[in-house]
Amino acid sequence: MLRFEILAEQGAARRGRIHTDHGVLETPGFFAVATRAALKGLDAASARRVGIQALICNTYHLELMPGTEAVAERGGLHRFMGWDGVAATDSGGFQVFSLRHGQVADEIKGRRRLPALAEEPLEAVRLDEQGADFRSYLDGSRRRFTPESAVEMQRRLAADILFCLDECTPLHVTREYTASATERNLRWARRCLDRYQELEMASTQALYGIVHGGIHPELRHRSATGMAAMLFPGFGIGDCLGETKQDWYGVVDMVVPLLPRDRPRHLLGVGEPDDLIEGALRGIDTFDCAMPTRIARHGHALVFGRPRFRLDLTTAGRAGEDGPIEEGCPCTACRQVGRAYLRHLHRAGEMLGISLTVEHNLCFTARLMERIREAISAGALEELRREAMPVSPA
RNA sequence: GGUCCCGUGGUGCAGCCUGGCCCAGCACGCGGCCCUGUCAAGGCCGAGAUCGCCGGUUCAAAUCCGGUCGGGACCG
Repeated sequence: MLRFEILAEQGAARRGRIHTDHGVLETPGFFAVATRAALKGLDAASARRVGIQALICNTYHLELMPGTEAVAERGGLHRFMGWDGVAATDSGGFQVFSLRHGQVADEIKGRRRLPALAEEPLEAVRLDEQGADFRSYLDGSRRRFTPESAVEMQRRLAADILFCLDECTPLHVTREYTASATERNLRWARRCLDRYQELEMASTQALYGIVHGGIHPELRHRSATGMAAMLFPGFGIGDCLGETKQDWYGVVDMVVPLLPRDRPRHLLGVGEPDDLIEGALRGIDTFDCAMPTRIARHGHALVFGRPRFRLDLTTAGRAGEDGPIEEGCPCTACRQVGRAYLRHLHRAGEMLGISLTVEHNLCFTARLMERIREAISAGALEELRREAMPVSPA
């Protein structure tokens, strides 16, 4: 059973706690991404040790492998993967629409435009009112997700928090397309909620509705009020958030006031350090983001004082500089080894380099969340924002 | 003394027999950029070689011929 309490507020920002059957997530809080029931490159206990309180896994990926039934037979995600903290499952909506051909994820993020998408944005996924047909990226087999089946799958996974199946619209589609998707997502949310209630899942799991509407204020308004009218224990803000940070600031600024104050708000897929602060300032309670773990695998450590908060470990230390990634960081790497060693590990392709860097980036993110929470209690979130301002490339 | 292999960017190789599609390809390395509900321990871009050297044949040679230098194998 999810219970949300607010401990302190500063403007739109609030500090609180999400209580679940598997412990507490302090908010503003961060879900580390464990798509296939694994933090890539790091064991869950190590993540916990550096302050990670919650993981988010992916229904789409787990349904394809090993199957949500298989996870259920092992007692659900927590027991299956040996995680005793808070766990969430994303519905897989994002994957259904991003894993077809090419890099539609880029398109949803506005990173590039696929001309072929302009008229028929999602042709490789057969989408109808009932649900979505797609091909497994693993074996090409045909699969079908419906709002109801997505809830059932997530019931089997048995995470503390689950999300409604939704369609994510790319940035460069017509307003009309996004409008009709927004309406359909509202209908799908209703169906998810109905199934969730029929199955009497509320005592153990919390279903979040996801606000859509792309970058269109009227559609966001429509979606937010529509979602808020349904009895979801929490809400996500998803869909295409635009091309720039200013775009999503605007979306969040207008959506948050429309959502019930007493329920948690989760901003899907956002998580650069400055984003976490900006989101918290705007009343976001939880975040999830693959970036910290992903860039770690590619040799980048999160730090303050570097452009985009990234230190390229494959080059850092080349000029003889050594020392920990970040002075005072309690992660294993910062306590035990220097940049020169990490540089060597990444260049040599040693997986230890990945593990240590993933741990550091999660530690960095968890510590930043802690600073955000303390700042809210102290009414000093604006100061933290100034302090942690991004550095422009020299 | 004789026979035979090899010599191509930083490294390892491909191309050579059947000359032109090679101002030379691949891998790794190197440099830069990228990664925000993870098909991502990944992706994109770039720098870098007058093909050991000299000469010849030819419209045209990394590719054929002669010589030469260097490395290696084997036979005596």
